[in-house]
Amino acid sequence: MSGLEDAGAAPIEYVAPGGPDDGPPLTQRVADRLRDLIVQDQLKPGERIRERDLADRLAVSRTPLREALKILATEGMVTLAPNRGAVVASLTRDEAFDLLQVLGVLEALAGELACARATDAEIDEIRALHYEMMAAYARKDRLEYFKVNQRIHLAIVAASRNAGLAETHGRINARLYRIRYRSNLRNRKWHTAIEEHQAILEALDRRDGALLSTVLRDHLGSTWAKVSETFESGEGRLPPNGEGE
Amino acid sequence: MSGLEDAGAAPIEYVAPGGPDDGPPLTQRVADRLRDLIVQDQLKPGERIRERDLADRLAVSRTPLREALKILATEGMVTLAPNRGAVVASLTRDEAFDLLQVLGVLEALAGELACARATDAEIDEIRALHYEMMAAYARKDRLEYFKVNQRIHLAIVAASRNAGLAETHGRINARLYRIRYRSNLRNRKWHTAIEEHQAILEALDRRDGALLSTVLRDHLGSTWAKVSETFESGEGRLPPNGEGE
DNA sequence: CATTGACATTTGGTATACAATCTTGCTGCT
DNA sequence: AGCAGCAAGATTGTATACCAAATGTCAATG
Repeated sequence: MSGLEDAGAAPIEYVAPGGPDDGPPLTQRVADRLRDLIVQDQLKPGERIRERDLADRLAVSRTPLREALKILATEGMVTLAPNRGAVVASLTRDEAFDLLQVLGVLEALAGELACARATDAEIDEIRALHYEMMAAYARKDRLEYFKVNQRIHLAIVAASRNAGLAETHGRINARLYRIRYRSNLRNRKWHTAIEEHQAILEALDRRDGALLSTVLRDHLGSTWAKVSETFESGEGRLPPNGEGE
Repeated sequence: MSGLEDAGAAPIEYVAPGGPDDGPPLTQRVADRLRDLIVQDQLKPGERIRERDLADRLAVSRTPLREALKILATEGMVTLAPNRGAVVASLTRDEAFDLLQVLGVLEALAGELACARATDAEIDEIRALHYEMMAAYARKDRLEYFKVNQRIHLAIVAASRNAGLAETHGRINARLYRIRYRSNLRNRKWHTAIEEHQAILEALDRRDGALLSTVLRDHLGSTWAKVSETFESGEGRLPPNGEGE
């Protein structure tokens, strides 16, 4: 869930400079790496992926790369066109809206459960994150704000203690990550998000599940308003060619 | 989304007896076939999958099979243990409960959207399915009942016109399919499900989104009651060995 | 009876081959 | 000049062979 801030830092580089064997299987590491590259916008929506190229750049053979691509395709991060390989997935305005709605009910459920099952320590930590976020807001540090914001929502989902929910939420969140990031950089209604987050913290504090549930869902609703602007302004629509911008 | 009724019909047989090239890529067909085998309980939870064996039985090489397994693992249908290959996923009682909760909110959203966006024709079709289901109930034909029941829920999700929602719902539904099927065969509170379905149809008929939403979510709640029984009776717990029963 | 260690299996990954298909660019025609 | 059609080259899909590392087995051993 790393940010986009270091986009362009390294060209692409290989997956694991390390030794011959370690940690998780190579396929998994390749998939993780690619997911990052996509989320960080180093692989741009619409961009075609040539297997041998990428395999070389990642310093792995075609086999694990192809397996990784199947995984990403299942996650919706890339699209597979038979005999024409993989393309980085791009979201239309409608698809983004649909996914945000789904994310909304998932977070609503997470909030409800979190109120019932979170430990006090977890709530304290979320409160801490909340203040960190306020600090970033005060400094107008949009990047930091965005990252802490993500961590808060993730923490709520984690506190729901529902692994299946967390997994599903994570999937959809990843698909939306990029456009939310971009929208975050330019949206003008920043303060409304702050107010909503205040409400989120309060509801959680009171362990008012029903309230937190609706607050979270509405929150994602206004997220849509912001993301939507981004689409209005012509971003995210993929040029016939495919190069992001 | 085929049923379990023909379990045991064919041993496993190959994927596509057909010609040299057709339709979708082999990997995809293999994944579909395996998903069916798992959902139909021909590959039982806990059962270990040996690549070469399965590849031979499906008459494909290891390559597409391995790719298919990555896909199924991403979908949660199998579990990948590094260096020990794939195992058909089995759900604990808690995992099933968690997933049912997620499915609940997804269907709730689907219901809400469906009330707003379904065409009259779609609602008519759902009503028709409802009566088909009643017919199966009258005949005490549990298999037919189950299948039509699934079709109804699927139709509601489809009527929501939210592709991302449909996809997510389908994934989770597939993971729960097997245990729901089993629970359906033996549950004793059949009539409550019927009453709930009556309510579902009414809410949809009135296009009362809020109502349909809560009815659907509660419906999945009582589904849990039934599925839960199955777990009580010792089913679904995987013996240390792994062979289902 | 627990440990150890050699041996067989199996998976993870690479390399290679080849057919089918897609792309691209050229040729020749109008 | 513009375009149809075709041929060469590139890319994907699938099959194989092979090897190293990890796991499982099982008998000999202390």
